[in-house]
Amino acid sequence: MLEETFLHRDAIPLFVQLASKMRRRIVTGEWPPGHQLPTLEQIGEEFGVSRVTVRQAAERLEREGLIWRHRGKGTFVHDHSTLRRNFVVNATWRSFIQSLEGMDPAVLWVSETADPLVSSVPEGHLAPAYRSFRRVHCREGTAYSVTDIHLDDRIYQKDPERLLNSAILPILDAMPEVEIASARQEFTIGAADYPAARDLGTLIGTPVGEATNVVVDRSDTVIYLANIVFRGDLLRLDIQFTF
Amino acid sequence: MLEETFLHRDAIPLFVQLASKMRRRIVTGEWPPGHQLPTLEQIGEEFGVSRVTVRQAAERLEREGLIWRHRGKGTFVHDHSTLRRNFVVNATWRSFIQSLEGMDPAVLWVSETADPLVSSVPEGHLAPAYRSFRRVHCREGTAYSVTDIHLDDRIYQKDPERLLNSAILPILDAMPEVEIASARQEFTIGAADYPAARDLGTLIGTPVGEATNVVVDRSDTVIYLANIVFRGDLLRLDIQFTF
DNA sequence: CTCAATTTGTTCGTATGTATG
DNA sequence: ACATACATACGAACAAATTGA
Repeated sequence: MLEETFLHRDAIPLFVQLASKMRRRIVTGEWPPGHQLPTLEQIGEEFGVSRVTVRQAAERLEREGLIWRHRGKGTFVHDHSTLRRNFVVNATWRSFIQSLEGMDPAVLWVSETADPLVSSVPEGHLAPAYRSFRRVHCREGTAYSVTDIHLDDRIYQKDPERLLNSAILPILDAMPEVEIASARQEFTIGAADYPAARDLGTLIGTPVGEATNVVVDRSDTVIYLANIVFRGDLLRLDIQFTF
Repeated sequence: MLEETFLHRDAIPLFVQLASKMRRRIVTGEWPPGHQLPTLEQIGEEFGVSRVTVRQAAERLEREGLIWRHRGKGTFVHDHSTLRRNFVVNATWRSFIQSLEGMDPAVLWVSETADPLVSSVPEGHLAPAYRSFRRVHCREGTAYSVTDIHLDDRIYQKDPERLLNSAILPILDAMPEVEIASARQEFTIGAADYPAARDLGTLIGTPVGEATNVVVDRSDTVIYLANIVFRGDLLRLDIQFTF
């Protein structure tokens, strides 16, 4: 469950899938601008593909203008950071909580240990320990998103049963001892890898939305961190402009 | 420019590209639930591929649960597409206008005639004629979105030069005689087809955001309608929750 | 009921593309 | 760069299910 194969032969060529994984590392900043990528051999070993396949993926990313390669030097992330476009929009916490009401989460796995699987967060500081689990959210029987959740273990212990099997944010919202200071959702666009496609009942390479959800309490602690993958074909974002 | 080939052999199998086109027609409601699709031959002729290739695309969409097929009867859109999830968020018109300031649009083509290329809109009624054009929006030399714009021709005639070569909405916003009643942007997720990939300098099948932008004036006329394709790797949506 | 037309499913041969060692 | 195995795409022919005359 933790060491999964993310690539799988199904219609989408392996090197295209690999390019998606590498693209995601670049756009999320895991491989920041100017960063030197691991060697082709190392990348190939990590994803279980041959060196030629990695080379094809790199060629693709170079054609997209995300990286540049040079014989004998290596492969580097292009300095594209200035041109990324950030849209900022607002939603009321209340309406967001309400939209989660109809949810029907199914737990796929729970980390046995309460180790903090989270490494870094852009804002706030980490809780001493997190409880981590992956769930699929359904609506009328159809999987619609898969979520990797990291919940402050002190909060998890308050009501493990309910927190594991219901939408979490409405529960947090209702807990009098939890005081939410800020919450945001960062949304990017991607393609389904093998585990996501499997859990969502869709196919590799189909469009997905990828969101990171961060909730910070009044003591500046990250109490909830979630990485969500949405089925692109079941999602519509309606931005209403106010005057 | 109007009869373009949307599929092109480049890494992503043709039947996967075709499935994307068909998926989009289903999720946008162009092919509504229960609707019978054209025959495999007709679809193949429209997109310039063989019947076997269309069949493979249909097989893919059936595996995704979007359609069902039956010998001798035909292919139909599955009914359960009603469970699409709509997120509604807000953004101020002012901040949206401001975010368009740094834009540097380049015109790719303009429709010679002022025919209304728009067929249907969900709200408001159509203007007597539209001026249509396709533009690429750049930032520091890199294409980041391509837009098909349909602008009320009466407005276009007021200042053709400027409206063709600058961001339109700030101009509309500043026109005293134009009174905007409502504006919204509908955002979905997809994969780049051949024309989009070509104009955006990316590759077929890379993730893109697809938006429809509708502006209605006080007389309930759709004065501006735009279909936008964003490069997924250059786009981030930041949803801030307010309490 | 039979027949023909329609529509999808299956198979074959060939050429090209993908993935590995 | 090469050899091998498998997938993609095409055209064409044929099989099977459905509909309506």
